[in-house]
Amino acid sequence: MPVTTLAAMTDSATAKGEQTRELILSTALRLFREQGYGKTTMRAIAAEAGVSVGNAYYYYSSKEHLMQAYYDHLQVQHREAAVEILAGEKAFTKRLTGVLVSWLEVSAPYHEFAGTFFKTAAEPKSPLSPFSEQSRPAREASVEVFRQVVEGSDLKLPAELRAELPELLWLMQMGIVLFWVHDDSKDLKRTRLLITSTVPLVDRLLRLTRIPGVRGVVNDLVGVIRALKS
Amino acid sequence: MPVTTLAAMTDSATAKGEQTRELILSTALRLFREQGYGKTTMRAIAAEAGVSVGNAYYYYSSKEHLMQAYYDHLQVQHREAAVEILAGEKAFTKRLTGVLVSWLEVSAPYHEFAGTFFKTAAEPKSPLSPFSEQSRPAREASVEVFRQVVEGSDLKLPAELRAELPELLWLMQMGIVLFWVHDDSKDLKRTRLLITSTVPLVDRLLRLTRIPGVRGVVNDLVGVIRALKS
DNA sequence: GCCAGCTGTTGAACATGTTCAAAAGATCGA
DNA sequence: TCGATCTTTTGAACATGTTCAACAGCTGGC
Repeated sequence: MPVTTLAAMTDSATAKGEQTRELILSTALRLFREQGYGKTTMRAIAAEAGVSVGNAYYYYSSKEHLMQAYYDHLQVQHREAAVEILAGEKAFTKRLTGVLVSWLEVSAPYHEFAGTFFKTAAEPKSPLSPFSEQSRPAREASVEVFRQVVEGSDLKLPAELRAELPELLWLMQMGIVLFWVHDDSKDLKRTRLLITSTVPLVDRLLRLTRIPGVRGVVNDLVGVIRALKS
Repeated sequence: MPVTTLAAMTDSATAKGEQTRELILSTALRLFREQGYGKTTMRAIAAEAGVSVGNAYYYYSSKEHLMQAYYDHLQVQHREAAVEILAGEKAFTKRLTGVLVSWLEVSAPYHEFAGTFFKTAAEPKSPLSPFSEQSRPAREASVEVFRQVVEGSDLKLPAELRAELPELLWLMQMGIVLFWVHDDSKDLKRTRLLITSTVPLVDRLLRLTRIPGVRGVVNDLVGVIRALKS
């Protein structure tokens, strides 16, 4: 069985089968976009890509793994978009908003069928779950983006909170994604509203940590999070 | 096709087919518990219940609908447990903790396969999604429990926040459920820890709304929530 | 009693994700 | 070149959720 790597997905094909692998992936993504995840059959993907069904399974051990590949792909695109935004902005709210909105832009073409992917989020056994061990690399790469959002910003925070913040922001994004999946408003207006109105609130909330009473609560919250990460 | 009601599930069987309906449901739940959702086939359920496959589909239009029935069932049990707890307790933290923990107790026998149900949470099209129009009755019944948690308590809050709080607590429970689904610690220690350490924080956070700066943020948050409920 | 129509039941057929034993190709040392 | 071994490919077979046309049973009106 061929090795699956993030690199193999971004690099151009070199090894023999990599061409086939990419052909299958791109065909699958196109069909997913055109007719949705549910309507696209493995037989259709194979036929359209000009390979046998078994061959598709040789490279992707399940239909959901094709989703996983899409997710990784999206992740990479988002990172690239984020880098650009972060390069030109210092204010925390603008950095965070920019990063969140750019995720929306990158993912827009897949909005229709994305729900099918995120439905695995709650399935503990699935390696595709964003919380699973196996998606750790992708998750950490994603958290890293938020770490940069925080680090390059003008935000002043107690060190402990600052350390946990990237993961909390990642969690916030998971929440936004869940909202997005359900959002069928024109041009994703509702999700955009969620972002643009929530981010300033988060900012204000974070700055409130100067108030002793608030700070106590937040410190305890950080403690709880640490304890639960076990 | 027979009508599906919550009442029909708690009442004893009266109409002709209701016996069959309940037989199928109880058989399914038993098999789900014994061997998990995935391993249990519709054929097995039908065979075990002594009916044909088609007959099972006559009462439950899909395997997932059997899940839905389980969920409703669980909901009812939880409400009953909650009523008892709320009768004997005035303190907000104890009321909330009690209600959340009792959900854990009620759901414990189904922990193994519950993930399969909540995986539909992110699927917008599915009528089983907790956010869908079709699960509105169950959702509202569930929110109602949290409304009682708030109303019967010693908690003093600005009216607007108090009005939104039950739904926020419901959302909190959804988060806990998501955590629970992934929790494979002994006796659900981690989820219990999550509840017992988060509830006091929520309490303290709510009481902080007396501080003007905090109050402003919270008011705006309530505004955002209202706007997004549209 | 008996027909009409509704309710309940059946199992074979279908759709589709997945597996697998076999074959075909590629690679490389002798 | 030849054979061994590894990689890639194939398509038929399988498992299982779901559908459906047919049938059976019951009920109420005449």
